[in-house]
Amino acid sequence: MVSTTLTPTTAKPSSSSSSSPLKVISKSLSAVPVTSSTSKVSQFLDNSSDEDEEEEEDTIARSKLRINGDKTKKRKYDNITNGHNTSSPKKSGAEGGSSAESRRKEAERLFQKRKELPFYQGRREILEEIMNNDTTIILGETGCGKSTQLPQLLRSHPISESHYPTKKGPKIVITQPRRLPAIALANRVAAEMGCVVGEEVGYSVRFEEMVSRETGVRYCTEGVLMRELANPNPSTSSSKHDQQNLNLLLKYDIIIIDEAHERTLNTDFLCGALKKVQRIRKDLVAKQDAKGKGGSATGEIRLLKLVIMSATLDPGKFQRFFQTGRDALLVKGRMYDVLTQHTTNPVDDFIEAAARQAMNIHCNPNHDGDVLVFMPGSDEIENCVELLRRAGKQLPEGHKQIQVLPLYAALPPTAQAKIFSTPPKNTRRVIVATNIAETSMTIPGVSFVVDTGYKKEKEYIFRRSGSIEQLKRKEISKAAAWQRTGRAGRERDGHCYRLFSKELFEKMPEFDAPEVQRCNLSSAVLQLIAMGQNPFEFEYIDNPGRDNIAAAFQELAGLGALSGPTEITELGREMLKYPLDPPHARILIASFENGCPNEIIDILSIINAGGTVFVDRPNEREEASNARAKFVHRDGDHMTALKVFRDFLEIKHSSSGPGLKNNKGGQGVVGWCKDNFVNHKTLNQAIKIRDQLRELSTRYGKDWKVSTSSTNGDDSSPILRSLLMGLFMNSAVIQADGSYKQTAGSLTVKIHPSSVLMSKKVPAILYDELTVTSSFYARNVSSFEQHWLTELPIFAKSAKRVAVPVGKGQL
DNA sequence: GAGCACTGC
Repeated sequence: MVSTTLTPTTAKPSSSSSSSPLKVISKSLSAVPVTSSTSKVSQFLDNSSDEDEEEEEDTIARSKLRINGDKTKKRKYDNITNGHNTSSPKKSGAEGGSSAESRRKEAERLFQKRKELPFYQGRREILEEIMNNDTTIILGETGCGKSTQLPQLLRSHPISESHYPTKKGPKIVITQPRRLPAIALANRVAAEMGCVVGEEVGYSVRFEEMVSRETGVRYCTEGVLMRELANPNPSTSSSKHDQQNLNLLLKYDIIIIDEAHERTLNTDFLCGALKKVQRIRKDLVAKQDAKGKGGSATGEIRLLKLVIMSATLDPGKFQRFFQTGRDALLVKGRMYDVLTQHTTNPVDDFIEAAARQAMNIHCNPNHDGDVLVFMPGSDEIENCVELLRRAGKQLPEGHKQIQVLPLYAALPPTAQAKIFSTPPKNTRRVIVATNIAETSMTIPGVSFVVDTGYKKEKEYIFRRSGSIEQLKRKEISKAAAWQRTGRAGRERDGHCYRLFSKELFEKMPEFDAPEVQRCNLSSAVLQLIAMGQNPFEFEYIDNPGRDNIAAAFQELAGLGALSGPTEITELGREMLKYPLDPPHARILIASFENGCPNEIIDILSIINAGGTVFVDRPNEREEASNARAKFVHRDGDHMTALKVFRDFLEIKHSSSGPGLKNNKGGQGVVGWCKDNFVNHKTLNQAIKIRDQLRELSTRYGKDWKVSTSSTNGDDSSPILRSLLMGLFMNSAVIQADGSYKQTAGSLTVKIHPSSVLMSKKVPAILYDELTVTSSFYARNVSSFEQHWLTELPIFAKSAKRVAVPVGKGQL
């Protein structure tokens, strides 16, 4: 085998050459004296005795990916962003030394580590900056401890206490893009503070909440806070602003947006909405103070402080948006050096090149540590794994062996869990992963990264006749390349091999386009309108573009959620009550009227579970199709999925006795799923969603138990009619030649071969999504009766179409 | 008769 030629590079993250002003705080680790243990929990919370370790200014100088690593000492830190290493929240308080005394001792032990964190060392300057300003932008490098330390310091450091004199201290919310880190961080911080999760420190994520009246620090997902803004809990919504209809979140004093650089849909909408909330609260406090003749902020409404925490990228964007007029604070992290190399020439077969590079690393006797290979998708991963396993078998006896592991989201949990098990002796692991390993999962033991430079991304083509989706292989951005590179330097010095040339790297975009510019905005736009905000005039960090907003408007208007550019209908408000996309929420509401919420909730739960109902196993296609045959419903994929789900639930119930939780019962379901090629993971997730939808229905006075089977026997038409109420844009009717033509557009669409309706001729179809590959394929398809279309409000009174508003200026 | 990145309420 000819090895790929790689040349070392001195390239560095773009931020180091950025012209944005940065204030660097926290000095090098090696210079920090580690003081002896304190004996009381209360002393953990710091006092002014830190004059002798005053922070000093520093500059960034990175010749490689060098982020203030201490090269001489090997330090391993608890992985707090990985849910796999964290015990379940229920357990953490209930077992394993739950006494106050043991918690105190644990907190004491953890304090020794906390003190070494760069963020902790820079605490005085950070806190003063936050206290003196409305909004603070903090750039925290990986491993600096920002997410764990800031909330604690804000709660109890004297600098903060002097600004929040009430004995309870400021109430803090800190958002995370993902669930697991939110939960893991709450657990970690509770342990550091010596308390039980749900008391002083808690979390709220979908399906799980651990908070109480005492909770002063609440970790939550961005989506939870977004929902709170748009759809405040009626019992606590006294804080709603009269004119704006905006929940002012008065119970919180400080809101921290963490991982803001990820620029999820919710990051952007939260930043915009919170900026506005902050301004309104400031005005109200001013009025309040005027009335109270200059009395201090002891009134009902208090100021809101915002802290935006991000990786060290492009601070200028946030600075401009929040108009802070000040430097962003840069807190150095704790990363090891990663030597980065590019290929001299473009690679023609990146799968083979990656496998070869991994074997080269493996065969170098000086190379220690596991290898992480980034691939665009599961197909490429399986091919690469195959190549590597074959190569592994040819290693001479006595040579260090390799263990090759694929990693992507669609993999069953047991296969994913292998990443966290220790490999056999004298074996190097080679993990071949999608960008799930870029942010969502941290793999221990990695010191080599092989980066193909590709990812897959869903692209939407917005059309008045419904959107079309396309999953495309794309080049990554420079920021993503650095993120991947960093994965080699979490535990020791590492090495990153990029399978693309330096020239190509230079041509890559600096950052990924933020989600607002490439995702369907209908859900977020509806939430904005519910908050009384005009989406065309909303302050965006990056503008989503007129067309994207207009497409969302059109979808919402079609669903009957809007009566004007900033006016939400009763129906629209109803739709916001459920954690569903607008079309799905519309389907649920229709089901209450059509007498089939029981079935529709199950169907929507499956659709939203984020996986396929059936699984494929290589070389078992015939068995799979035979197994599936017994679930097939003539009306299509939705009814078929419902049948699978109902059978699954029955097996699950019968194999675990009432009130008994034995493992044998669980295996019964697992065995059934395996025999029937059914996706266990998807259906278990569907159960959670179903339970939440049922609970919400009940809360809003709807009877979810109503079912068509109880009234109409086997008639599925109420169910299909309900589906059509949300998916009428996604419908097509059969033509003379047997092809299907869109009702809202002019495309000819085919039924995807994975559908049970493939090769069946039905008069009309509706579908969940339209994807374009070799043709336009409708996926997840059901049949319906064509004349139902004429009964739809949108077609019945088409003369009275809701006009899509014309934005003023701005866009 | 095709081919599926990743999150979240």
